[in-house]
Amino acid sequence: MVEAEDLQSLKTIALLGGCKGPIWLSSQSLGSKLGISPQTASRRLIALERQRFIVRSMKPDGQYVVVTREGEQQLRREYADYIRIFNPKRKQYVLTGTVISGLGEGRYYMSIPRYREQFNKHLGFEPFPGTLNIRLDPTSIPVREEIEHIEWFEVPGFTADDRTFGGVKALPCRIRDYECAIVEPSRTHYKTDVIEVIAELELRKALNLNDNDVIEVEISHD
Amino acid sequence: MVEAEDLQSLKTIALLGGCKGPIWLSSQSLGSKLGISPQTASRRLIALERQRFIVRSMKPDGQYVVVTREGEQQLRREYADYIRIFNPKRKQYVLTGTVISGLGEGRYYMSIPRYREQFNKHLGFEPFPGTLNIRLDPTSIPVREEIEHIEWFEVPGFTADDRTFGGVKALPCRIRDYECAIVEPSRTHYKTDVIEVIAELELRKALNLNDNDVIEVEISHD
DNA sequence: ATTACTAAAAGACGAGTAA
DNA sequence: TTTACTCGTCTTTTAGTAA
Repeated sequence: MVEAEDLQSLKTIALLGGCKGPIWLSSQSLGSKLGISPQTASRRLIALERQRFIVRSMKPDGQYVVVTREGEQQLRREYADYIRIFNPKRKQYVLTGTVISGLGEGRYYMSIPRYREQFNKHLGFEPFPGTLNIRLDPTSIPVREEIEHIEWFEVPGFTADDRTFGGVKALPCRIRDYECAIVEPSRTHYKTDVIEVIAELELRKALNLNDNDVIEVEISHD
Repeated sequence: MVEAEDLQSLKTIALLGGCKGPIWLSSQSLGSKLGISPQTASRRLIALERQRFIVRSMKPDGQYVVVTREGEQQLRREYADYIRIFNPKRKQYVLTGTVISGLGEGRYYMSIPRYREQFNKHLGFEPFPGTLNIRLDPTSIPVREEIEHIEWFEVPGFTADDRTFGGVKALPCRIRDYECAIVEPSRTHYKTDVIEVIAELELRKALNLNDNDVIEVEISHD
């Protein structure tokens, strides 16, 4: 959980344009905006930098500050909360695409028992050790980007047998009548038009799917 | 300026549905959501109540909490900030209405030098000691409510000559080619369909306006 | 189970200072 | 002017307790 004061500082930087590019900012200017002393403002900036929410480059007469992707994500989470408060219409997202073959990273994760246990805890079903890969239609790409910012379940990474396993996140969804979840690595969010879906059963068999079949994935989120 | 922690607590309550109606909430449940002790959560609730952002009704096994209009306004301000961050399209609001006569409260404020000085500082012009009153078209009422939540300049109240003068807020705007500002009292926001506009000159003369003339007020806000 | 007080511990704040 | 340290103070937090 990110500190409330840090979020406040981060938001202030973003309002100054810190998400779009580096902005000049002194401790004093930030401090006066926030009603705190330059010392405290300096401490806040250091804290934000430690959490990798901002990157700074010091100059003799101040510093240039830019919000990182991680910082922006944090702000977007907050933004999503406010949207939930004021736009309580239960929003329904639909992704469309075609079934494809191919080993995604998700399949690998699902082969590891520890991840399956964790997903069981969050999703309410122990997933089948494999994923259904779907290549999204171009029209679904913006939708995918949008759902990137709503609330995913997070399965933290861990170390075992001298190997590190990265964090994975999952978003509950539905394909026809089956409860499923979209899974992807937490960290590296390289843009791709492929999603990987898990379910209790092997979806390919349960839904009698073949490559190139058109399919709809529904996500409901309030 | 509202405390960052208080805002965080208020947001959490709102997410639980506290804007829509009373919700059951114990100090412990709020505390665990926020990662703080029940004691601190209790203090936060007391603080929010003192600031009139929530109203509570105590029950033996917890309390019912609801967010007040004032609290919701606070949250909306925050929401507006995030919209500014992520939807940087420079938004243009237009209010339409007709010129009317009549002493508004704004006119009274503009007769007091101290307010004029303060406005000068914020707006960049010393306003004419009078206001142009405009009765908004019904279609502009929702727009007016929307701009209520964006950033106004605040001129704090003060006491002089054994008399208290309330706070006033102002929103820069434009009428034709004149830089102006909408003014209204900070506190009491009774809904009304009349706005009062100040400018450096007497707008009525400068624009050659008469009662019932139709007029447009533009507000640009990014 | 609650709320909310008191008091001790922890942490944050800003003045002063050096670079 | 900056940043960012130390240090004394003050605030906030939590544990303990009563109602």
